[in-house]
Amino acid sequence: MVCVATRKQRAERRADALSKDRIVEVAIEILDTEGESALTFRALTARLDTGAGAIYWHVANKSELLAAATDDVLGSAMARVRGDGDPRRTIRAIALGVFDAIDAHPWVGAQLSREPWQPAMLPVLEGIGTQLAALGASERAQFDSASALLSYLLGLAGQYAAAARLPRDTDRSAFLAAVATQWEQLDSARYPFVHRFATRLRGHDDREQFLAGVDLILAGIAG
Amino acid sequence: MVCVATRKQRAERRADALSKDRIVEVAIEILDTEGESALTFRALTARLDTGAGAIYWHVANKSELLAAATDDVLGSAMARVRGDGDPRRTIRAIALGVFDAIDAHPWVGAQLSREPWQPAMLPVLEGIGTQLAALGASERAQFDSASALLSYLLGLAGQYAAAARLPRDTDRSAFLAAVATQWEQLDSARYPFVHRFATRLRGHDDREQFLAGVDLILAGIAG
DNA sequence: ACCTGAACACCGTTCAAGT
DNA sequence: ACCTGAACACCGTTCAAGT
Repeated sequence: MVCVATRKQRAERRADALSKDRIVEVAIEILDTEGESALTFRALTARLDTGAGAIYWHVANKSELLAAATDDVLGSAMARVRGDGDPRRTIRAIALGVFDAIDAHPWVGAQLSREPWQPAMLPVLEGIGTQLAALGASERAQFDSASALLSYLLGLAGQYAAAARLPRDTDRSAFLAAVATQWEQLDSARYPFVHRFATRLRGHDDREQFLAGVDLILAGIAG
Repeated sequence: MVCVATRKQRAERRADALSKDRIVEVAIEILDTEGESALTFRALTARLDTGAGAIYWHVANKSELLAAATDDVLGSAMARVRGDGDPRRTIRAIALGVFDAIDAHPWVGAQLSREPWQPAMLPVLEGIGTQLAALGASERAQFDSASALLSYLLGLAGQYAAAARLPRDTDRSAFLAAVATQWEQLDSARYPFVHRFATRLRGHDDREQFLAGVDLILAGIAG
């Protein structure tokens, strides 16, 4: 404890200026280390050593803060994606970029599935669409395929976010194993497929599984 | 006002018994008429003329309540689906059943995207899987395709839920039009595809668009 | 066994007041 | 212009106490 004097009057103004970037940065830190539910304005003010009003001066509300954080993470993930001239491979690379970002930051998945039409998705959509056009797909097919791929990505996003909302010691594969166990106890006469699905769920590789879905959609595209 | 006498002592026990079914029923009413955000325990207690504890006697928590409500709506939607012997057509019918349920009750979309692995999804998964098997797809292809279709459905669910969370006077098509307008104002050199996408977004038919995505995935299935 | 309703432990957000 | 921090208007959930 450095400041000794009894502080009866209000604290003086902070020296290092606050900024939206700084706030977003700390928000990402909290989200990554302690999870979605730990990001509260109280946690932020404590970490930033300030008051709630100071944060609201830089950021309109929590939704904007989460959107900015998501834009940050997803934006830099998209910036890392390199096309290699092959449209299908590039689409896979974009999809994997989103996948890996969500895998590393499950709260991004929550935010995307809560607010799908946010700025962070623009580079993703643009990237996918450009490749679909390069593939020679018709305007209509470009629209349909881009929509389908987007929905697929968002669906996956939600699943990751859901797994991340569980108690912190259970990771995703442990969670899936628990789901599998539960499903295996269902009446197998009524749910034969779910039974088989559960068994496969146990051993599956998330990333591989995800790519298989992307390929399935890509395979359906004429052209 | 019927009861005139000054009520100083606590109200006597209610005559008509409470039950989980009754609670779920009222919850669905609130969700349908006033939206997701209107479902609070305070609203429920007011509508059921009881205390919070009474609800907790029948239902573990809000998450269970929402799961039960979702199970109800989706369950009866699935019960209405009739197969006609053609696997692909039946899968489309199942998917449309989910779509229509979400369209009519957007909060179902929110719940599904928040908790994808809930009981309500079992009949959906089982139905899809059964048809994929009938289609002669390999075990692996059944697993991949069912997963992809599920993720696609969940992605769509999230999008509907997001649109429903907006101020109540804006319906989904008005919302999409607003998104389109916003995207059309983007730098068209940087986002050429998003521009074209926005234009199509305006005139598109949700249901048709949804089916196009299902067909795209189905088309990719070998067999 | 079932219900009552006050109380608890949180939230996001606002705002008068300070520098 | 930027920040402080108490206060407001909510939540879901708990629990001692009633019938």
